This record gives sequence, C-alpha cells and structure tokens, in this order.
Amino acid sequence: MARPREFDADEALEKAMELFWDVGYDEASLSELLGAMEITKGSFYKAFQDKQSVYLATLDRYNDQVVSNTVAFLGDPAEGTGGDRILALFGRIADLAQKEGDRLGCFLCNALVDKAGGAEAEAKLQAMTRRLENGFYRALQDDGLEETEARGTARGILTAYFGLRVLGRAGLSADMASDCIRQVERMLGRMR
Amino acid sequence: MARPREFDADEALEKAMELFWDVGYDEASLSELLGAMEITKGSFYKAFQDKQSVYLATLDRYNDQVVSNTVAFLGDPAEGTGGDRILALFGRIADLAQKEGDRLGCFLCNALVDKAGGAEAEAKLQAMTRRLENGFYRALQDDGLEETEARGTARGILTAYFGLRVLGRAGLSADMASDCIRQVERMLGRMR
DNA sequence: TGTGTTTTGTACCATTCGGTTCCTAACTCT
DNA sequence: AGAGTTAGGAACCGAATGGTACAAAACACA
Repeated sequence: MARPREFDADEALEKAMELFWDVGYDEASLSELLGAMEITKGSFYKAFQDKQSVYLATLDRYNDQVVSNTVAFLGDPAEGTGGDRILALFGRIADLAQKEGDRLGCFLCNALVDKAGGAEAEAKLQAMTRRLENGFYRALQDDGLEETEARGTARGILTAYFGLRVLGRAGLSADMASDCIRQVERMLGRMR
Repeated sequence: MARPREFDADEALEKAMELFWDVGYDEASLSELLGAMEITKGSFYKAFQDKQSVYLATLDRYNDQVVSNTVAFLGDPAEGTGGDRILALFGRIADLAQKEGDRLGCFLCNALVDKAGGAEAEAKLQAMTRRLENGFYRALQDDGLEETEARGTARGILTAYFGLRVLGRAGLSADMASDCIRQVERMLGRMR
C-alpha cells in the first residue's frame, strides 16, 4: 500500500559495484555514483543508508557472486582434476587481462589495497580471501595432496592469483600472462 | 641574494611519499599532505607545482631509492647465487609483513592498483615494473638459465612478488609468508 | 644600512564533497 | 474516489576540496 520503487535495487547495486571496482572508494564521488546507479539522491539515501554501506553491500555482492562462482568452479569435479581447474581459472584470468581495455583487475584485490570502508570492510575482505584460499586448498586435496602440503601450495597459488590480477589491472602484456601460468604449473608439480 | 628555504625539499618529498604510499593519491588530502610535509600552502605551491606533480615526484623518488636498491641487491654477486638473492628478497618482504603494524605494502604495487596520476604516472609505474622484472631476469641468468627460461621464470616471480605485497598490506598471517616463499623456491627448481 | 629578491603564512576563491530536509508525485488498498 | 504510505526530486547544508593572491618577513648583497 505505497508507491513502488522505480528502479531495481539489485541492478543499481551492480552498477555501484562496477564503479567501485573500477575507480575505488574515494575516487567514486557521490554524484558519479548516482549517475552510474541512475538514481537521484532521494532514492539513494532512502534505499541505502549512505555511501559507505553501499560500498559494503557491493563487497557482499562480489562475495556472493564472483567469489562464490570461482570457489564453485574450483570445487567442481566435472571440470577435471583439481590442478586442471586451477589452471583453467588462471587461463580465464589471463584471457581477460589480455583483452585490451579490460584493466579492471579483481575487486577483492583492488579493495584490499584500497583499504577503504573501515574495519567492517576489512573483515569482509579477509573473509573473501580465506574463501579463495580454501577453494584452492580443496581443489588440491581432490588431487590427493596431504593437508599441510595442500595448504602451503594453496597459499602460494593465492599469492600468484593476486599478483596476476595486479599485473592485469596494470595492463600486462600478452606474453606475460602465459609465463605466469607456467610458473603455477610448476607449483602444481607439472614441469615442462 | 634572497631569502633561503626554511625546509629541506628532499625531506618534505620523503614525507609526501610516505603518505601517498600509505593512503594513496586521492585519500591524501592537500591539508594532510601539508601536515605531513611540515610546509604551508605558500611554500608548497612555490616549490612544487601542484599535488599531482608532487605525486609524480614521489614516484620518481621511489624508483631512485627503493627500486634501485632492490635491483642492485638482486644483481649483487656478493649476496650469493641469483636464486639465493631472490629468496633473500622474499624473506625480507615476508619479515616486514609479519611485523605487526607494517601494513604498507609496496608503493609501486599500491600505485599500480590505485591508477591515479594520469598517463604520466602510469608510464613511470610500468617502467618500474619492467626494472623489477629485469632484476629478477638477470639474477636468474647469473645462475645459468637460458634467455627464454629466465624471462618466463622472472615474470612468474614478479607475479608472486606483487601477490605477496598485496597480502602483506592486507595483513597476512605469519605462516602465510613462509608458504609463499616455499612456492617461489619451487619456481626456482628447489623442491622440498 | 638600505635595497632587492625570495620565501612564507594568511586570507580568500569557487567548486565539490557527502548528507539532510521536505514537499510533491505516484502508487495501493479500502 | 479517498485515505494512507512511500518514492522521487530539488533545494539546501556546512565542511572540505585543490588552488590563487598578496602582504609581510627574512635573508644576501652592495
């Protein structure tokens, strides 16, 4: 029994995430944010509390969508062995980075460096990082690695993952990506 | 035949670098910057042009000091084999990250993600990245690796380097660091 | 001791920042 | 149709933004 919303809150959040992803928290001014979300101030402050809580919401969104998707892929036996899945993930990232004009990187990684959004944001980011690490960990366990070995390798791969995403955002050259992947293969014990 | 400067321009630039390093370009407001540099506006705009050119100057400073130092270390035969030097560098970074309260990361890496300072900054950052890559490359060549193999491995190590620095800034746990280093050893062909 | 030059600090500038208020428009339900 | 409720939008807010103008202060040289 009231006036219905004219905008899709989920869609608006998606646009907000894309902006924060691209330029970070501070450089995304409120007016830019409103422009991207296609909303005016009134609706913005009515539907969400303020800029910061929108930021936190976009972090949750990234976790629910991108991170979940990635972890699910890493755990999906239909995609081959654990090592196959990890390499496929890195291949996807490398492809993305090679497409000229992508230059987004990984929202989690960017936000980790950005350090915006206070303690609440940091907690979310650390949780996401742990989810990713565990995704690698379980994939390695699927290949029969014992616990401590799998844990150590997972962390090494996580490091390479973040590194690759930084280089991707920085405009990494095409041949760079394949070189990185070869080193991950080496971590997985697949020499060549 | 004029009034001499009351502040040390080099010292002020050092402080500016520390601030940009910590919080990034946008979040470092002009007043914060002035406070850190211990300078008032008048001197600031007289000695340097504006905020952006100070930022660019701090990037140069980081290149001249930190990057140069790192590359020199990687190329110093007195520090052991190429592989030894690379591992020692990673060890230093891991030690830094483990010290609670460091949380700075690498200015180059942070700035790469920050994407502030326009095209000029980006060019400087890419040049620094290349210097670092070549530092690893030459260290590997010192160990007798042939060209393409050394190049590929150098890039993999560069990736791990950035990844480790992101995790360090994010507040990486102590055991995390040693796991990362073990994977770098693996890239270097030193299993264990 | 002047005189000229440069630095320094302060006052000021328009603009933009994130955020609030409040009135009107739009809708649902009775 | 009318009452009740909520969204939308514009006007407005103080504070902070990066940057400029200018007068006073501090020095070097003659």
